[in-house]
Amino acid sequence: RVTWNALISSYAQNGLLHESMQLLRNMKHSGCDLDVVTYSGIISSCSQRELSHEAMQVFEELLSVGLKPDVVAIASVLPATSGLHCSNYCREIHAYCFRHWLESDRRIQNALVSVYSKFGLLQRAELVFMAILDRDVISWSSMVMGYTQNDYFVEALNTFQQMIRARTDPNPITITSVLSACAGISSMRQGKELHSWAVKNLVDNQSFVGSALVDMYAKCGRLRDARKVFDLMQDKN
RNA sequence: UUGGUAUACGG
Repeated sequence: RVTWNALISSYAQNGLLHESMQLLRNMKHSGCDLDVVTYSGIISSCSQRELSHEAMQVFEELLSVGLKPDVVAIASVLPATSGLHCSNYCREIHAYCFRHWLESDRRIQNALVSVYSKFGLLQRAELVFMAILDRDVISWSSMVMGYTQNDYFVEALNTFQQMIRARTDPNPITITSVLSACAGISSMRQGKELHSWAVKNLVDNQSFVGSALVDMYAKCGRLRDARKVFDLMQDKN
């Protein structure tokens, strides 16, 4: 079974989804019992490729054969609920987590913060976020991103400050969200600080950081600075 | 040698 699972996952991870589905059928025919790991691997691959529909289908199949979804299956299917705009399904899963004592797993909490934010259910995102005991960079980034996505730019910047005070190091993804917030309220001062951070941490020429910087300067009305960043960008896409 | 959460800008 482990061999089957390894094979199926690696096919799925390399984008050979149909092949991995075929393997799944072969596995069933060979009389091998599928376990939750088999399903979780496929769900996670579908989700990462934004194949929400497929992710959801495999999740439903997992349930229909009477297996208990684990942390990985749940954390992976949550993004698919947002891709399919099924906020009710998301809340059902959240309720399931409470019934099965999974609601305090940080990986699930992080996914919930992000997914509730995408649904615009910011209060729910905040509740989940506040309940996280040991917030990691992803917890903080998800909350900052949630505020930014919903145009709560000041809250995004405040949360970022809290993150720094909590001595959690931001990563380039955090920075792009905060830059979006700066762009949203045309806050050059904080934007420039973030630019310095990016230069110091050698991520200023990563294309998605560069794009966020260009956007920030442009929305602050600093077209010349935007142009300067643009010209220095290494791999423009 | 099996699965793990957040991903910028524009359209």
